[in-house]
This record gives sequence, C-alpha cells and structure tokens, in this order.
Amino acid sequence: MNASPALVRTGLGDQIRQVLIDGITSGRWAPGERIVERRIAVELGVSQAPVREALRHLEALRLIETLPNRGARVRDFTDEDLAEVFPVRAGLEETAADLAVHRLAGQVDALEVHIERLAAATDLGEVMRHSIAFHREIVEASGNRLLRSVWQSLGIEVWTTLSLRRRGTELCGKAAEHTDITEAFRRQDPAVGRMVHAHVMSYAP
Amino acid sequence: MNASPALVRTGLGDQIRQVLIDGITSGRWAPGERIVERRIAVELGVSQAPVREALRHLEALRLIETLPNRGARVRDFTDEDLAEVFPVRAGLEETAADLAVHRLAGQVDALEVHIERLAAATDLGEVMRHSIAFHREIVEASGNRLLRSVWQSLGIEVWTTLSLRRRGTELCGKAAEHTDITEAFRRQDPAVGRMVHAHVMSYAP
DNA sequence: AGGCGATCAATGATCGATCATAGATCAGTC
DNA sequence: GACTGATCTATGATCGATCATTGATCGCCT
Repeated sequence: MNASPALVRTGLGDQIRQVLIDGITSGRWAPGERIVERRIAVELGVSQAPVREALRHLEALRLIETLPNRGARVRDFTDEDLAEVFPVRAGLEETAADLAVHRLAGQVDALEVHIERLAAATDLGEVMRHSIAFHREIVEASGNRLLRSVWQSLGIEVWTTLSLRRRGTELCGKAAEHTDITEAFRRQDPAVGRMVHAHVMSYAP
Repeated sequence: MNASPALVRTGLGDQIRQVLIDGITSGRWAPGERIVERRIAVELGVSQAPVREALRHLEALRLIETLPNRGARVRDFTDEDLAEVFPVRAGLEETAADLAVHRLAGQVDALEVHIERLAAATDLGEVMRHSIAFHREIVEASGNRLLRSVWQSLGIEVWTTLSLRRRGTELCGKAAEHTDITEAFRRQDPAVGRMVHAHVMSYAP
C-alpha cells in the first residue's frame, strides 16, 4: 500500500481532501472532468472510503457536483459562480462587523497585526493569505461561532485562488481600506458594517 | 438484515440522517449523549458506512460534535447556540432580499402563496413550515445559488424545532410582517432588505 | 434504418472485517 | 495509598469485497 510519496498522518480523509483541492485549483483536474472514487483511491494508495469522505467535503465547498449513483465531477465554474460569492461574503462579514464592534470595544490589536503582515508580504499567495486573514479576524471577533462556521465553509481561500486563476491579479491595492476599517473599529463607528460590506463587494468582478 | 420497520429506498445515508435528526429533535437522544456508529448501524440493520455519512451531515448542521478518533455526541445546545442563528439568518436574508428586489421586479405571486398557506395552517408544525417557506422563497428569489445553499445548510427547520422545544411557542403573530414585506417587494422598496433583517431578528430571544 | 429489449462494463453504494487509538483497568513498585 | 506502565476494551478509521444502478453496446425484429 501507500504508492504515493507523502501522506504523513493526520487522518486520511483530510489529506486526500487537500490533494484534491490542490488538484482542482491547480487545474490538474479540468472543469467538468469526472472524479472516479476508485481511481483516486488507487492513485493515492488508499481505499475508497476516505476518498468518499473527502469528496463530500469538496461537495460542501461546491468544488464538485455529484449525482446519485453517478459520481462526482469537477464543477465548471462560471463567472457567475465566482461572482455569487461576494454578496454572501459581504452580508456575512457585515453581520460579523456589527457584532464585533461591541465585542472589540475599540481593541483592534488583532486586526492591526494582519495589516502589518499584509504590508510585509512579498509574493501573491502570501498577500492573499494575509488579506483573507484580516477578514477572518473580523469574523472571529464577532464571537458568533455559527457565523464563523458558515464563513469558513465558504472556502474563501479556494475560491479566491480560482478567481485569481480566472482573471488577472487585481487583489492588492485594497489594503488601504483595511486600515480605514480598522480605524472605524477603533472608534466603534456604527457604520463599520456597511464599510466592510462595501469593501468586500469592491472585490467582486 | 433490515431489523428496522421502514427504510424504503432513497439512499440509506439520507434515510439514516432523517432518523437521527428526528431522534435528536424529539429528544430521544439527549444532549451530550454519545452516538456510537456501530450501535446505530445495528439498530437500523445497516452497516457502519452510511451511518458515518449521515453523521457528517449532522455535523455540518451542527447537531452533533465530533472529535477525531473519539466519535460523536449530541450537542448540548445552549441558549446562546440557538440565539446565534438569528444574526446569521438576518444577514443572509437581508442580502437575499436586496438581490431579490430587482429580480422579482414587483412580481410577488410566489410570496403571496405562502402567506395564504400560512393563514390557512392549523397546527403548529404546519405554521412553522409555511412560515419558513416564505423566507425560503425570498432566498430562492435572490437567484444566488450559493446563498441558497448556505441558507439551507443552516437547517432552519431543525433549529426552529429545537427552539420551540426549548421555550414556548411564540412563533405566530409575526405573520402580519410577511404581508408588509411582500408589499415592500411589490413596490420594489429598497428598504426591504432592512425590513427582512429586522423581521428575522424579531424572532430572536 | 429505426426501435427495443437483453447483456455488459464501469462505478457508486453498501457491507463485513480488520487496524489503530483513546480510555479504562489492573499490576507492580515505592 | 500514589504513581507508573502494561494490558484490555470499546470504538472510530480504514480496508477489500460485494451489491446494485447506470449508461453503453449488441443483436433482433419490423
């Protein structure tokens, strides 16, 4: 068993999921292409069960489509699919910001950390990760665990990656708004929710 | 095999999931109680695999908690857990309403149907279902499939049921606001999003 | 040729068995 | 008795095999 190089140990399902996500975002599996459970299983030297588990996660992330008794295929992401993420994110993060204003009570250290890291970032992937981390911090600061769970399940990282693959990189430049938002949190501006909403929507194509 | 009475045929995982949901909402499994995969499997006359599949769904619905290698247990829903749902719903449905205003363009027939059905409803369960259906209609009308998917994954029905079990039934009486909201949709009032937001939050404890 | 049912191959869904880990239990030492 | 480590047990995680469904292929009939 174990025909593949690196599967160290954390629960096979998780590792397989990452392999599949990487494969889809990198384009190794083309949109519309079928993902056959047994084929993946053989390829990775595992059995069908953990592969199925991973596939259900991908389905929840809407990276694949599955039909009963007919298996999974990589979704053919339309521009509309990518665009749909932004109103949802904007709504969730607006809610988060409104909740977070009270909880933070002007304590914005955690947010500033991400601004600094973003400023220090060099390559594109790093910029993306720190930029997302700032938004995640807002969601965390809301204190609403359900909100956090829903936001995470959107798989922002993955969709952002796909979005970057699709169109050019127009990601940066928005960093200044992070500072504005942080200042709004510091002074507990009730408009911060709307600011975050507008900021998120400004990423939309 | 098949020691249980009614498992007709739609995919075992789905049926098992429903059995488990019913069991949790009805209180047959108490909060904090462990759910042992094999035990359920034997009880329903199936194998472990579809039970695991069902459990992952319950986890996504946040009805259970699971720890790696240590199994699942019914969540001990705090009042806070129940309360957390409302800001998230409110944010999502506000977003949905704002999107739906344009798409509906004043066509509110689909919404009115649910108002009528709600008015004709007799027992509490029916009231709940039709009330939820009205909200679902708004989400559908947004045309944003991701939004629909996220909203559905909140499992509103289940959480509402749990909420009703917890406190008394203070569900009805809000029906009038549905009419107001529908009118706002008819005249394409840009404030409809905020109306929906406020309406949803008014259910919160 | 076109339609229609039988047969087949591929593969998802399910099964029963095994492996591996977390806790509980017990034995031994001090 | 308290601590340490070996052993045992329950059970989640994974496996290999089988069942069942789907779509394709083939042959027959009209």
